[in-house]
Amino acid sequence: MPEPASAARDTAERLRERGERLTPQRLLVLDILRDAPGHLSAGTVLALALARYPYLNQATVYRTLTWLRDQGLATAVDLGNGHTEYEYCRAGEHHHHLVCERCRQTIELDDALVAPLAEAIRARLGFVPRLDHLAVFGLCRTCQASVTAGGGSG
Amino acid sequence: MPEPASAARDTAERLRERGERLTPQRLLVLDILRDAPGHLSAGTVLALALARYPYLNQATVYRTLTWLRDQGLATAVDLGNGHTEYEYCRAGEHHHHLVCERCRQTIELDDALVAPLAEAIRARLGFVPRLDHLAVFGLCRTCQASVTAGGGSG
DNA sequence: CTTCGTGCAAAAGCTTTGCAATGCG
DNA sequence: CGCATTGCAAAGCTTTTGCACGAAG
Repeated sequence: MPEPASAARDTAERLRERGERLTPQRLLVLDILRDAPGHLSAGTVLALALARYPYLNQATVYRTLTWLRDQGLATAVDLGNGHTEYEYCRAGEHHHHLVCERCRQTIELDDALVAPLAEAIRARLGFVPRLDHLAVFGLCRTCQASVTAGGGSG
Repeated sequence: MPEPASAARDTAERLRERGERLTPQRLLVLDILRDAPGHLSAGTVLALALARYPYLNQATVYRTLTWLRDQGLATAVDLGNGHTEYEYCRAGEHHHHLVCERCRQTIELDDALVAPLAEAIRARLGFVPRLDHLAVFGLCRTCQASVTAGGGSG
C-alpha cells in the first residue's frame, strides 16, 4: 500500500508513544480527515480513501474513525443527515453548528456562545461535557420568514 | 379497536380544532407517551401499544411519532443509543440531559443553564433554536474519577 | 364523497460483526 | 513471534416507502 501523503506524520509519533498501532490504513484515514475542509461521513472517507488505496475496507474505515475519536484526534457530530460526520480535531479548537430543519443549511456557531454553558455544567454539576462540536437544530432567519408567510423556500 | 384509556382527551380537542385527523392509533400513541415516565423509543412505543391493540403497525408508529413532534406534542432526543427517543411534551417545559459516555447514566440538566444559550443564538444570530430537549455527552463525576484512577465503573 | 391515515411487507440506509489471514511492533 | 488489525461478506438495526384498503370529516 502506498505511503499516505505526509501531514499525518507528527501526530503519528504521538500515537506511537502511546503504544497505539500505526497502520497505513489509519494514517490514510487520518490524512484524509486532515485535508478535508469540513465534516466527512464514513462513506465519503471511504470514497476518498479508495482513490488512493483501492483495497481499503468499509469496516476498517468505521473502526478507524471510532478509534480516532477515542484517541481525541477526531470529533463526531450528527447534523441530522442520518449518519455521523467526522472532522479532524485541531487542538482545543471548538466549533459548533446551527442546522436549519427546513432548508438544511448549516451555520457556524461561535464557541463563545457555547463555552458558558459548558462551564456552567462543569462548575455546577461536576459533569465534564464534551461540547467541542455541538449541533443545534432549529429555523434559520430566512425560513422563519417563509414559515410565517406560509410560502415555500428552496 | 378499543378506546385509548382517557388521558389524551383534552389534547385531542385541541388537535381537532386545528383540523388534524384523530385516529385511534394516534390517540393510543399519544396516551402511551403521556403515561411514560421518560423517553420511549419507537420500538418501545410499538411494544407497549401492541399490548393494548395487537394490530398497530410499526410504520404507523413512526409516522405518528413524527406527526406528534410536528404538532408540538412530543419532543425527540438522541441519547446516543442508536435510535431516537420520544417524550410527551408538556407545555413550555424544557428539560435536558447529560449523558455519561462511559457509564451511560443520564442526568437531568436544568433549562436555566441552557436558556441563555438559546437566547443568545436567537438574539445574535436570528436563528430560532429548538433547544427544548438537549442531550449533552461527556463524563459524569464518578467516571471522571475512574478514568483518572484507571479503574472501572459499573 | 374526497382525502388522508393505516397495514403490510419489503427496501433502504448506515453501521457492526465473525472469522481467517496479514502485518505491526 | 504474538496479538491487534484488516478484509470480506453478511447480518443487524432503525427507519422509510409503495400501494391498496379503510376510515375520518
